[in-house]
Amino acid sequence: MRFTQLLIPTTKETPNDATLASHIYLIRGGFIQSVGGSGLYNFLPLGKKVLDKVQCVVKEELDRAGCQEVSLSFVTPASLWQESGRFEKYGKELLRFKDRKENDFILGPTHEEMMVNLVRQTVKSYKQLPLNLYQINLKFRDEIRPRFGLMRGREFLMKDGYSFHTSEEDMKREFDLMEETYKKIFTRLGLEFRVVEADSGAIGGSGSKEFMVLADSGEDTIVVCDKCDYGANIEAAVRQPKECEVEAPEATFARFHTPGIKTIEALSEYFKVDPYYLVKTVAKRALYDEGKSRIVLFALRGSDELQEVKACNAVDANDLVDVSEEELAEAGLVAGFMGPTTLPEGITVIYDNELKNASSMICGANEKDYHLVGNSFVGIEAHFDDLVAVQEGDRCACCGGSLRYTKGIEAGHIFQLGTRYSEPLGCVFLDENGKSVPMVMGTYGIGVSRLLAAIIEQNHDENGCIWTKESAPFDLHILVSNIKDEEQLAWGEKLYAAMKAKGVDVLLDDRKDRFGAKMKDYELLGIPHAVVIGKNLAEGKVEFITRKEMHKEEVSVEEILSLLEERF
RNA sequence: CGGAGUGUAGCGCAGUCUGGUAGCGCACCUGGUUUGGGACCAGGGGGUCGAAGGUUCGAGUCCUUUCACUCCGACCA
Repeated sequence: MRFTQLLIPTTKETPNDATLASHIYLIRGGFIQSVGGSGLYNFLPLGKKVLDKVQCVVKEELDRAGCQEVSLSFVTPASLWQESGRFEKYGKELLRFKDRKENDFILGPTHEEMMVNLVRQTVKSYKQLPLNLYQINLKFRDEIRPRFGLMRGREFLMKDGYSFHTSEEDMKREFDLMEETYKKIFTRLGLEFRVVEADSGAIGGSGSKEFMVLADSGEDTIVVCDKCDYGANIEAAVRQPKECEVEAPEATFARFHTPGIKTIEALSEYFKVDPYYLVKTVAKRALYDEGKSRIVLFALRGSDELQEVKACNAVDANDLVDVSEEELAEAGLVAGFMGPTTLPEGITVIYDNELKNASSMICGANEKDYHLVGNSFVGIEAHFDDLVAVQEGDRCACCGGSLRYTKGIEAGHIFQLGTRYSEPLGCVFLDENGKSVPMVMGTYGIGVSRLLAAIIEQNHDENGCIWTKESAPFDLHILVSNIKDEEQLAWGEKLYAAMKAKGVDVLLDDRKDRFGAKMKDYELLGIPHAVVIGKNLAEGKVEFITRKEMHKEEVSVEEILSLLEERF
């Protein structure tokens, strides 16, 4: 393509709401255009080309792994979501609306229901299984706070795949195959990534893994081990039980006056004990279907932090929200002096697993200005669960190595679903014995538009994008320095025609602008290689540039064609 | 949902306190000069000043209402 014929509205100025490199360069390079600044974006020709390239890699690898592509309706009747129970449960991110006949509809944020519906209508026998169907289609999630450009938009392009099996084992086989397939996809796209254990979230189901593109700007915190290849999202990370070098304080059970001592820090100071021997009691309101809710207390060691997603799972709630002091008072609780023993009527408490063998613990007395010392939880009958957020320096549960945090962008997520959807939605098949059995499912997602942002987050410099080989909008960028110099132009045209004839996707910058402007745009657009035809043509030389290192190589005009032929 | 802020040309902003002809930079169009690191000169086009209502002879500016967007937070009792 010729630059003069392409719509590439590059700008010098940075949009004022953009802070992330990917956001800035995708806008400045004219890849995408913000729509009303509300997490919606138009893809301009260059952005669309990149999107297609990424999509193509995804499609090729999936097809190679035996998946079949379909395309599901974006607008979904609410009745399907009511059947699965998610119409209520999904929360405000689900955009609900009515058509002219007052029927309820939603814009699909994910398509389990729709795909299950498709399969239950067409698959009846074990002979038709297994099946892995996918689509690359729009999704809409009405995010609380869309930001960071394509990283967290409300409308986005996603590849979502669903597999259907006759047994758990077969589903696990497919799950492993998808893990391998995803690794191939991310590797081909030139990304540095890590596969980590994850929480299953609103999708439900058991085992799940996330594909994290490593980047400091990532929104997810992932826990990795220094020694082994353990990696997990902070929401799902586990560790060896923590130990404390300091001896437990000797104490028999007693009630202590602790006026105004409200925080773990103050308490630790007051009793001169390590926070390890204090009980942190966190109150949350757990929200359930049909507007039901209840106050729940979570008890953990004072040296630990509550991991909210784990806590939410422990009480099987849709969400956890904070509780105001007034609400606490109504429930008979006092902020700053709460504890898991001596509870008022109707309050449930969940203990962290690491309190199972704890004794000599200090906790709130549920009475203003009083704490209890010498508490023991050994052998008590109670609801124990994993509630703690793994911290840096904790011990790896697999090998004992030291755990540390790193940041990642969630680019892919695969789930073992089981019969979470097939059962309520009646997605069944007849087995060899003619018995009706629910299909076992897996589901697999890749954030395709987010991948564009992830690629740039990992591959950019202070001047712009650096696309990887398989994601680049063009293979080669030919820059004619001075279009009015007939010889330069003639060589540019000649190279352009020759490369096009070879099937290389090449961009010819034939604009009337000066050299500097064109060079800046080249760096901004970030096509992997460029040929500059300029001043040195008088000595029979042109320049071959590699974008990544901005490495410039002088080549004689006679040799440039053969050099390019080698490269492409 | 809580806090803060912003809505004026495609983008970035000034003008609002103290009411009186709608401005600047970038981008765009025309002509000319320039061509190795985002050029220069001259001319030009483009605005229901977020929306609705009110005060006034007169509102971008003052008052009321409303909508949208951005940023920070939504976590340890």
